[in-house]
Amino acid sequence: MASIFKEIGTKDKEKLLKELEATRIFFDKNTSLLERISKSNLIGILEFGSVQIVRTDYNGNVIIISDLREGDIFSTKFSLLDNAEYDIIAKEDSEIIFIDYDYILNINQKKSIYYQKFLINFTNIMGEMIYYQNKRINVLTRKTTREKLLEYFYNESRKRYSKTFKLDFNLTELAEYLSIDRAAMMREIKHLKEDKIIEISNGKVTMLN
Amino acid sequence: MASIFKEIGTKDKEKLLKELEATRIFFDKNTSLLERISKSNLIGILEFGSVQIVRTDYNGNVIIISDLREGDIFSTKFSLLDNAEYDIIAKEDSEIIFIDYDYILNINQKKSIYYQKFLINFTNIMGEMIYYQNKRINVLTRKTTREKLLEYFYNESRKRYSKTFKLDFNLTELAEYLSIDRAAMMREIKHLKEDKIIEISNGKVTMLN
DNA sequence: TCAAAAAAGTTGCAAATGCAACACTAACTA
DNA sequence: TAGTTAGTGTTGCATTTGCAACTTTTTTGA
Repeated sequence: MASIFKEIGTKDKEKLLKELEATRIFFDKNTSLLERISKSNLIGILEFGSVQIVRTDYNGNVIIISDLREGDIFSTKFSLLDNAEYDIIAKEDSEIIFIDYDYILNINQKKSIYYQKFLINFTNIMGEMIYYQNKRINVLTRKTTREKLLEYFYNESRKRYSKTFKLDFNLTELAEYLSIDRAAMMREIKHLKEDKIIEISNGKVTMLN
Repeated sequence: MASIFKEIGTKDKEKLLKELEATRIFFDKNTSLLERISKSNLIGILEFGSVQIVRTDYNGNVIIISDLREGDIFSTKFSLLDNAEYDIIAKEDSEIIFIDYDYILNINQKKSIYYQKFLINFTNIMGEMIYYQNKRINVLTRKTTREKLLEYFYNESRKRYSKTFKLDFNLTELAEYLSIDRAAMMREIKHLKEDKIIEISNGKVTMLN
């Protein structure tokens, strides 16, 4: 698991953030980030809390595009925020560090060791983002509700090295994340239970067999 | 449009590639790359030709995961190639430069200006990859065949600054890219024509109104 | 602590989708 | 250039899905 401040001490981290002219902003639970930040070219680093990039289309359908937790990063430039359907919502009280993307790559002036580490970490995290987006695409391109659910569950199970795991989402959000109708998803979950492929209750899933 | 060799001259490019111990491999049209490369941690840069990362599931369904053209890059590590359903296919005669990812980020030894430019270009391209994956997710999370088609067509139209454009795919591939049944897609395209929303023939699409 | 809101769970039904099986046309290649 | 393969276009039908409209349960916060 890559971290953007990996191998950078607390003091160096603060020095670095000053050099990069980073700003920290606190967001209350259930508020939109978009009213308070520029959409142009920022990198956001989630210090604590959780944040979702969501799309609400013309008929009120909500889709979770990204689900971000402590340590995750996102880019305003690459997240389609110019699309009016998109919004970023703090799901909990959250603090986010914002850095201008152009500052990050302005290598010439900054030669400190911690800056070089930061740059390596940053690139590694971008690689990880690409990896998780590929995982997401791998789920979304499954044709049926059942296949989407199973692919998602298998991924979670593998990620946590356990047949039993707690879902990151409630079931309403899970449907929004998998881009399927909630009622249809509930129906399919019932079938998966009946077929003894999974157990699920109180947000805890167990893969059987 | 970011390019990984942007602002790096031909001679510097060759010097750089030697420093990074890059290898060039030529692939014949319609052959798999996987038999001839390591899946572990390579970056591939498409010098010429075109390549697709495809997934074929247990019932023979083919999905195009990525469609790569000249100048595009991909990573073996982040492309789920450990998943047996995945393959990389050269769609045309192609030449690909492979660089070990770990060499790219090994900043300390390399201080040349063209190396620094390369690193900036590399990071910018990764950002662009995240952007295009978000676009793809934005299409795949549309619920209906019609919405997927229209979202895809609008994106293409905007990308080319024109209401009329040539498709990157043939129609069979388009269905594989959008992860929908080809017959259902043909039916919906017919409806879109009847409703005078698009015109389409010989791989050329025109957005009406 | 209790009223309101959010989430879970269910069902009927219409519409959309996938599948299979075609015919036809265009594009390759021996 | 003839034969084969790949791509386009179409249809009927069974299945899946989304939608709307509910009830019940759980969570939240005034």
